[in-house]
Amino acid sequence: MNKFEIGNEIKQRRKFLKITQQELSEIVGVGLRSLIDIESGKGNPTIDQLQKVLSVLGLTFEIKVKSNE
Amino acid sequence: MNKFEIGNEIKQRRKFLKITQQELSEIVGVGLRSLIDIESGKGNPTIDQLQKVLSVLGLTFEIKVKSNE
DNA sequence: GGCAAATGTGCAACTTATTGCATCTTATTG
DNA sequence: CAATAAGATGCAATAAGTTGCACATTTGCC
Repeated sequence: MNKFEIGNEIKQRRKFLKITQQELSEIVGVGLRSLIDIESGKGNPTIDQLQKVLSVLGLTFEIKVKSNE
Repeated sequence: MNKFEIGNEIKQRRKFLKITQQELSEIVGVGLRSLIDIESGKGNPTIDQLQKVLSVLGLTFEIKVKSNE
């Protein structure tokens, strides 16, 4: 799962919850600019940033042993 | 899954592969200091940093909808 | 089409992560 | 116990992420 896929997951989830980037950025406490970069896969956020966004969206991430894709 | 748990997963996997932090840092191309911080949960690495480490260790991460824990 | 909201971009200031080095504390092994 | 390797910490310089602002582009709705 790369940064673009991560961004897409977040964008999909946000749209599912019917909130705008601006609203989400305010709720999460992350700058709008950063959120935009995260969703579009252009940024390289820290884990804290990512976790805050995922948490508010009701998402979480897990580490797994890579199986034959 | 928080930063400490992430660090532990990485440390466990590294030990399973029987390599030292220094060896892993050289293989991954990440500074030893950063790797130490990641494993101990003290750092706040970027996704790129984390991805590089996970990739070399044969690990991957997925985003999921949070279910009732 | 036209308007308004939402999303994306360039830039600069500010904050924070990354890295290497020296040093210290813990294992580990003979 | 002694010696060596592995792991951890403080610090300073460098590299990179974060943010807000102004402005451009796209999207959605009437």
